[in-house]
Amino acid sequence: MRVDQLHPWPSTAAEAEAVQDALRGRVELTGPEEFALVAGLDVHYHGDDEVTAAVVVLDAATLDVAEQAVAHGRAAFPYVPGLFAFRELPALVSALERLTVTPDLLVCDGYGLAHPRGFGLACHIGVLTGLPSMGVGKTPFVGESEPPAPERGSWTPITYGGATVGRAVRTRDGVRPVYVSQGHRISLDTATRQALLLAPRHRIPEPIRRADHLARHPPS
DNA sequence: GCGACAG
DNA sequence: ATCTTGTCGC
Repeated sequence: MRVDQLHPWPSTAAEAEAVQDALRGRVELTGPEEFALVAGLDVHYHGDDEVTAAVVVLDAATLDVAEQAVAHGRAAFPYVPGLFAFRELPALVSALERLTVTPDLLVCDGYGLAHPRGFGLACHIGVLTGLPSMGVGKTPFVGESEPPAPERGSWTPITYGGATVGRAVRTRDGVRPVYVSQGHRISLDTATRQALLLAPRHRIPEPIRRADHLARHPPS
């Protein structure tokens, strides 16, 4: 698939925050409810600043792999909480550009709306591609949430500044929840439903698990 | 002031 | 993210 021009790349934290503030208004919080091709994205770090980005596209109906791609590069920004997306975005976009199919949903490792400025990685990549996107985080980062009931499928809201920005979702009985938030062109109900549909067996949704594996063990 | 802080 | 063994459970 093709991804349009990123934007002037920030060299300081202030510039990066300005990019987030400029793009935040483009996020749409409603969209399709079902997706035929779902892509998981993840990045693996080696050495100092070397990264391998992986994208794995699954057939949503069977969870079989439809296509996958990797791209090697360098972390494009220092790690600063809240500016995490700037580290991984260029490598992820390179990997997406190597796909011959266009996914219907991007599932990111990290947050979307649940972010100090309401514009985490999932929102950012959704706006750049124009595709529906959502974030699945493994640890609570922003906002407050009560633990959901222990049964798979239960969830509680994540609130930040009085607003609901995501949900803590239990994808496995008795296992700590994942933290789901909207990226772009998706409702919170749909994102929650997708997180559960895509994680029938493990805590982490299958597209992200596959992408994590591919980034750690790229071919040749 | 210090630690914590998506990955 | 990464540095790191064994162990319990499905």
